[in-house]
Amino acid sequence: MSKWYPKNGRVIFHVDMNSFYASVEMAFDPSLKGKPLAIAGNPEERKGIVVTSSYEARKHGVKTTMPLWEAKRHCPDLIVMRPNFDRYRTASKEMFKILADVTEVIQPVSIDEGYMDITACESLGSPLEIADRIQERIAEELDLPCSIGVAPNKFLAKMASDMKKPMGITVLRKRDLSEKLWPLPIEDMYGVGEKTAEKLRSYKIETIGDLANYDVFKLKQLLGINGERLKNRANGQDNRPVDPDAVHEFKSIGTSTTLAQDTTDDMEIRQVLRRLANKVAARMNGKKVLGRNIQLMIRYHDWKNITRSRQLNDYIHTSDDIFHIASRLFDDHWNQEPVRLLGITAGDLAEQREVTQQLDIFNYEQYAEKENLYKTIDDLAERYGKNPFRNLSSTTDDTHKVSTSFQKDFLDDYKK
DNA sequence: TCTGGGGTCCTAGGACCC
DNA sequence: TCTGGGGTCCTAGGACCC
Repeated sequence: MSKWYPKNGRVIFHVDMNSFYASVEMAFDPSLKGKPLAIAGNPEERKGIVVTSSYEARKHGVKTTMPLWEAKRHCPDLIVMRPNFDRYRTASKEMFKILADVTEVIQPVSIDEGYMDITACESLGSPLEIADRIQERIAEELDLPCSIGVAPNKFLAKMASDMKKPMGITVLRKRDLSEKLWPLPIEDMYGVGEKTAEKLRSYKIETIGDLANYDVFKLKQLLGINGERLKNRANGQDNRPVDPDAVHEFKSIGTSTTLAQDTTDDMEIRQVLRRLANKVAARMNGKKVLGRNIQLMIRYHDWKNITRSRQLNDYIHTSDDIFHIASRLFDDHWNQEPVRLLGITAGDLAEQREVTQQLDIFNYEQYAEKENLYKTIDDLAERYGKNPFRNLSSTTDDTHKVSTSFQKDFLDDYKK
């Protein structure tokens, strides 16, 4: 077995579960094995699209996001199941536990895939031996198939895991690029979707190799900063680290729902918004975060989407607050046309305990008075050499917020 | 019988400040 | 009189991924 631990390079895995939801259902009920299976929503509620399908179904032309009626036309024997998300989450946790036996440097990117940095795992064997063991354990202990890409960075590992499915292990080194990566059509590249592929083709860029060798200035003109990045990736350059913390750093929490029928009924819309607000609030509380931005999304009958958002002075988290702001946004921006989908997303998130500390500072002046500390903003400015409140907005009760950068120093002092 | 739901990142314009 | 240039924040939309 070939040893491959470059002196000054990394060894990155991308582990990708194969048709995950369908495979979990097959592990749960082995009588489904070898049959064409699709996981899909309820067609009665206009949610009947294929989320995942087994390889047997794919052979008949069933594809992800295909409407169910079309999938059944391709594959009349198709077995259709509703998603059991709890089941998938459980399986996912077990899978990541197996990865965690190899290294702590794991970055989950979704329920069914993740990156690992095994550069420091030399004592555990060669990369191929490690990949083999992971794949074997996931297959034996969870009865689930996966593919693993082995490469010097995340982009190449991701492309590699896609090359052999199901149950593949693919090594993609820098020296393999011209043979293994460059011949692929441009739309197969991670980060190139329909629109970008269209633009690139208009420049006669048909393969990843064409992109790798194209003039960088022209690419930047065409695609902005992304043009340069894509070219670098096509040349096998990607220095993004595997970041185990990324998964905890949520930027937004949102939920949306397609209505069973388009509607203009105010009562119904209000009820839906209430439900969405409840769900967002529950998930925020579960993650112990507050939000300072609320965004409403409306999809109209003709699939035209609008988003309207409001940035707030204070962090919120209750269902009532979220509902009122979303409701207000709806009133201000709805064009009276039939609505197909509604969504609410909370953004500009912060952890509860950090904001609680910030709230303490609201009372700073009272506190300072009692303890006979620096009593005014000017006193603070003198002490810190600048006005610490310069970025602050005043709130309704005329107290003040302290900017985040300043917060830590100040709190340390405050606690003394 | 059209076309889900969860996210991230980027762009671009306008307001506002210095 | 008639005008710059940088920086940040906010808002809206779009591309992309699973």
